[in-house]
Amino acid sequence: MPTKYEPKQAEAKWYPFWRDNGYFKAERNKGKTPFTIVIPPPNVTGNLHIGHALNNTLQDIMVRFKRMQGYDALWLPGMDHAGIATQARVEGTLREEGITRHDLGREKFVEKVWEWKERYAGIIREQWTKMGLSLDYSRERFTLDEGLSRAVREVFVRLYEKGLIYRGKYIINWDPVTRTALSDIEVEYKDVQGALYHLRYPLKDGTGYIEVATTRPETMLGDTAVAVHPEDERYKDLVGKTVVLPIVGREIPIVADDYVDREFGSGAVKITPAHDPNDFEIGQRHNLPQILVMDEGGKMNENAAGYQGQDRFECRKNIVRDLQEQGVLFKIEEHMHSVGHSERSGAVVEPYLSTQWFVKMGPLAERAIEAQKSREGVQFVPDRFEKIYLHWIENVRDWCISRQLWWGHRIPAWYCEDCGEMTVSREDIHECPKCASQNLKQDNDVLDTWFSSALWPFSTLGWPDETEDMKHFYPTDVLVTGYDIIYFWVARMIFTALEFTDQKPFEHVLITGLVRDAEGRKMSKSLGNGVDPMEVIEQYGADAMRFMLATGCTPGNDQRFRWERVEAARNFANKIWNASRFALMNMEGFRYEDIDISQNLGIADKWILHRLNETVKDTTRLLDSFEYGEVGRVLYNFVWDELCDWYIEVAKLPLYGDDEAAKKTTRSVLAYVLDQTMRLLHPFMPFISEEIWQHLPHEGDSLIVASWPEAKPELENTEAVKQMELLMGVIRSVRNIRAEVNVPIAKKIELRIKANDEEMLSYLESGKAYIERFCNPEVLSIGTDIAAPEKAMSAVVSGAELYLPLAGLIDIEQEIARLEKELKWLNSEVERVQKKLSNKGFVEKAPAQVIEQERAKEADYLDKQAKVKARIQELKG
RNA sequence: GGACUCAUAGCUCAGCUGGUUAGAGCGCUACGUUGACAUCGUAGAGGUCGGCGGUUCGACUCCGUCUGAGUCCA
Repeated sequence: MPTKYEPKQAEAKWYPFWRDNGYFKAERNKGKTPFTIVIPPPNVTGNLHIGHALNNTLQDIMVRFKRMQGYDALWLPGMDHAGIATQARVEGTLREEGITRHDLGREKFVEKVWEWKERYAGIIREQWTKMGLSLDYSRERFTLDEGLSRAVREVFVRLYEKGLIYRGKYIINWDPVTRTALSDIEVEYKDVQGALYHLRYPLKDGTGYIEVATTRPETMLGDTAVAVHPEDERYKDLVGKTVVLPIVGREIPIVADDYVDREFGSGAVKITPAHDPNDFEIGQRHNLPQILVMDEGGKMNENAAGYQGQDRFECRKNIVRDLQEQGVLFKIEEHMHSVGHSERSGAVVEPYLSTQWFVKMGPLAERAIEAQKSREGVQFVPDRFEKIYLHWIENVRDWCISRQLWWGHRIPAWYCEDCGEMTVSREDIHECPKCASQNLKQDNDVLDTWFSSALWPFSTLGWPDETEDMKHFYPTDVLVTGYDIIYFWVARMIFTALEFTDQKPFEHVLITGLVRDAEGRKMSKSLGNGVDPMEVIEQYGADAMRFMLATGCTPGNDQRFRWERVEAARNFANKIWNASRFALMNMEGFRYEDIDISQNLGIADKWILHRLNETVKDTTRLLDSFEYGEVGRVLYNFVWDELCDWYIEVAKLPLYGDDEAAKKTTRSVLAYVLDQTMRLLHPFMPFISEEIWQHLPHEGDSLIVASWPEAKPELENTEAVKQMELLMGVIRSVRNIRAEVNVPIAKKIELRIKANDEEMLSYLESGKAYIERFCNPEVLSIGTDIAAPEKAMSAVVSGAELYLPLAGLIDIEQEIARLEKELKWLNSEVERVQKKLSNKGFVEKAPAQVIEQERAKEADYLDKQAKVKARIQELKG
């Protein structure tokens, strides 16, 4: 074995081994409890980023853990067609060739996108491989594949038939750059420094003006009314009168509506029903005409008087100038306001009157709320995200699901060119059911990508068919995703699942934070601060990256990516490697059948087995409660601080000695502990653990399907812990003193240890070999009646006192100072504990166990205090 | 405006349902190539857990409030 762990070799070897032996494939074994996760399908737009790496690592940890525990574990992979994003990318490549999608036509263009999809799907699978994900590729799905498309149609038609999908002319969020409608949550609001323009609209009867204010003056071209509050005394007499719209010359009414805020601006507002959601509603109430003044690209249209053809922002400048010249615009104020931007293109979103398809959310939301509140709800981890979800679903508005794109699920609605009938159908139709005309045209729009993602947990398992997979694996157990898509995805999966499967789609939702850059900034293409997970794996190995990501955060919180942390994880892997290497070098010819940890155990053997047992308990408990950061710490400390720093060091004694029985015991313990430790590490670090496990004496073909360790009561041994702690205390004290007076370990010293009592004495006696090994004494005397030498360094540990008569090396004054510092600390501890114990409230109310602990501490501190005090006296005397 | 998160060692962060001598990694100091590992070992320095108030026998942990940083929603 090489002295360093080589990730690349292990990774190249084990992934194909696992995959090709079918270990990733769920059995659909009715005798086993299923454990199901469906992967959040990455977009086929490009490479996976470090956020995917985090998200996927956590899922792989769960699945590997459950698989080892004997569950029928399924982790179902798949990808998302990502409508706008993918179409935009492909259009981008076309642009480089100087053509547009319109040059190609719909069919050809969609073919191009499929080619793109195939290419990126391959890249993504390669990246999953590199990360070591145990995905069941036999069940891989794509949101646009045949089965899922069928599910989408089924859902669409059923909702339509239930009256929960409708088509209508409403104000929606329009992205003039990608020329499509957006849903509410695809709009990002940003505070922008703009202006409030104050206008005076003249009354038709020539008796004066009415003042209105707007942040978008170009929309005045589409004004069809001015509204005031019905109880506003200032305008009481004006309601019902007519104003003449400047520039356009249109005569428009002054109407009264409750919506108007009397406090804002002049208390009168211009109404543009085709370009503002609130104005739209007022317009409906007052039967106002809806006049669109822009086209789909954000340019002014034929209704825009002389501004036709101008871009909306250019028009704004010109119209401001013109209105100023006419004296209509009399004041411009600076004004901070929130402006919607397209989440995809970044364009300023235009509220735009348009015919679109919508999902009526009321009944669906109601059911979701009811389910969540009835304790049958989805468990959010951490639970604070439940509130965020509930707040959204309680205030949700109808969902605009049509998109003016070509890449996606085309809306299954056909219009008869002859009789005008619209037909919604599961199957493609070629004849109008009303007039039998063959002159049909399918709706041009496609569905919002999230419409298909919303069905992901069950559509991937075969729904709407009652497949065996659906019966066995649904509902799923855990969904892992970021807080940024709770509304987009999590919420929508929940209400669609309830509607169509009568069950929640998953038991738990584990919410992760974002992986930010080292400075805490969001990773983004424009900043160029993204970290490529493949780069991390290339440099440090997949296991190091996985360990770092999984243990670097608490659920729901962001984490910063720091290379030092990857390096630390890599060093940990190397530590594991070398500990195993040591064991294996001393295990020549030792077989699995030779392992016997039932007899002849020494203190350290019992101790490490006890500690392993505790680690098994902790790891299992923490994995079950999604506390991966804590698991990481538990395993790191066990391996590094206990197994490597102590057990292996101690094990060298028998291994390099010639007591064959002791040697066999030590080998057994090492083999056993390492075997179990590799199992515990496997979900986090699958490659190195498998590599080592295969070298170790083992039973079975692969660690990936080895059984998960279980705590064994017979390995508990608190006595051994006490003994080991005494010995470690002694050894640490001696090392400390050696460092203090600069006596290297190689130099022999005299060591006298005075045990408090017979019990401590027996502990020390049975650990004498350890003390000799680590303290390198020339003379070692242990007893209950050891006399303190006159000139010596000393230390107290719980249960014993030690002296190092280091002739000639001791500066008495310095030693007194050192002990006095120690005494000072002990005094304060004694004071603290005694204060607590003399507090009546504490003794009366605290649990007995806590009081017991405090009493034990008091005794220990008092003992040490007395000894240190006495020692100082001796030295002074 | 509403909701939430964060504030703990020089830096980045843990600390689960209140009882620990408040931890880790990196960095820092001194020493060290003893037959797993310098991607290492040994020892050490470094924190009044953001401020104030409250609940409690007991608060880093619970509640209120203020300050600062950030996120989501309107």
